[in-house]
Amino acid sequence: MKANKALAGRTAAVAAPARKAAPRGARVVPRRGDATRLAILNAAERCFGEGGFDGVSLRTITEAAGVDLALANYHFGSKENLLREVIARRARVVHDDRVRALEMARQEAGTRAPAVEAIVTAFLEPLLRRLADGDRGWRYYASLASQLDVLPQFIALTSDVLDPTALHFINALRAALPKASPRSIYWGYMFLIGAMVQVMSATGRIERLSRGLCRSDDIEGALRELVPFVSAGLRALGAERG
Amino acid sequence: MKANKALAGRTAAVAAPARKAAPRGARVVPRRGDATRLAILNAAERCFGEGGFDGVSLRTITEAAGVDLALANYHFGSKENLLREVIARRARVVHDDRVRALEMARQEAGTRAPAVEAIVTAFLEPLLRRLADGDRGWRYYASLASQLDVLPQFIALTSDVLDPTALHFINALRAALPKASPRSIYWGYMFLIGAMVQVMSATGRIERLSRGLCRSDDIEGALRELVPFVSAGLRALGAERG
DNA sequence: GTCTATAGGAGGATAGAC
DNA sequence: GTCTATCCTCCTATAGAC
Repeated sequence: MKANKALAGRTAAVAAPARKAAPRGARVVPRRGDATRLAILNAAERCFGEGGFDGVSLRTITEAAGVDLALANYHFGSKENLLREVIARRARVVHDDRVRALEMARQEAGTRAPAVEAIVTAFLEPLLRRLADGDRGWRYYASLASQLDVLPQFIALTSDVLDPTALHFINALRAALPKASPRSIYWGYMFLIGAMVQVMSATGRIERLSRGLCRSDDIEGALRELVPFVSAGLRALGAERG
Repeated sequence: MKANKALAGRTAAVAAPARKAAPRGARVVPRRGDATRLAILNAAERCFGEGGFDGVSLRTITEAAGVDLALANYHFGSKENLLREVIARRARVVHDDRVRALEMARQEAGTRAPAVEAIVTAFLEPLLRRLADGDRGWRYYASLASQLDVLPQFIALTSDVLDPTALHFINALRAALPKASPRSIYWGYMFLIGAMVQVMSATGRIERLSRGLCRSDDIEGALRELVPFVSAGLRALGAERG
């Protein structure tokens, strides 16, 4: 990103318009060029995740995808918009899973609000389990999302996609922690994100600190610590005042 | 950062050697060029913090510093080494303060190990209070440090400076939480960092989510939530097993 | 949709005069 | 120590042939 000119709120023009929703009853038939589009998307995800948005060039990405440089701009319009689509593709999936998981927790809780642990688990598992089980793309996406989370210029770019999930879970936490002030809940949600990001970024720092005892890629192990940590932290916010 | 070539573990060659320690009894007298050096350091801190390492050019930095482009390489040898010195300058101060604060907590605790809250406070306050009170440089530094924390390539660059503090506090936590497994403590430390980074990065996300109820720059308010959150989280790690 | 070719500029780093 | 001038690489984006 050269300065921050390119990152205003407006949507970048896209040379190749996104696929329209299929007409009712019609089969979605792959067009010529879809494979290229997908290859660029996957390569971008990986390169951005490993090198950061500004640290990676479209040349590097298209080479990794095995396609011509010009095709990146043809299919995505701009580097910034490519980033946007990389994020949106995965974020949609995670959002839907999280909302579904929370819905299930609500049904299990019956008339009461679901417990904090259930809410926290519904938030964390959909992404973190995919990190453990899924294709490597999820790991690159998680690393990329971690980077965007702490860069001021990119918040506007990701918030359209991430804020609805956030507000959904903040509401659930509010119901589960009636004694906590709204202020506390908002901060608590941020801390939840922060702790999760440490697992998502998988920088290898914990290997270094623990001399190999803990491993960045041991998502199950991290999750076993993360859920109790965050749940107890949130409960403490509801306990101190009120 | 073009790919990751430049970021191997070796120390970059420096055209202008760092100031030697003053001989015993000698006064440190400012040389010509020290003002330039400092101006570059301050401008780099600000630019890196706002735009990220790869998002900002040496031209932007030297223009912000009001000095000639060539002086950046003269004084710091390379862009990467400039980053290194930006980080080291502040990290030294924070490390010393944290160790001192922990030492004080130990004295207050007498023969027992200091409580978790005291350890957490000794870790968080030295940096976060400076964010609230100090010159703006601390805010830029905090934002920069947040970015480096989640970028795999930069871990090697910062770990020399940050790992000693980490291990120091991990030991203290281990003494305060004898029932927690070492594994849990390492992860707990990561979560502590993650929650803190959310405050340090100050992206404005919490303003957006809370519609202005919480503010990124309200460090005191954040600290009031952060210490109980993290302390309760850490205690939970020590409680569940054993 | 895909390619070649290139515009048009910004990037880090340095040689050499002062 | 500071400045001018420049090297050479790399960048994003696009025009136009196929």
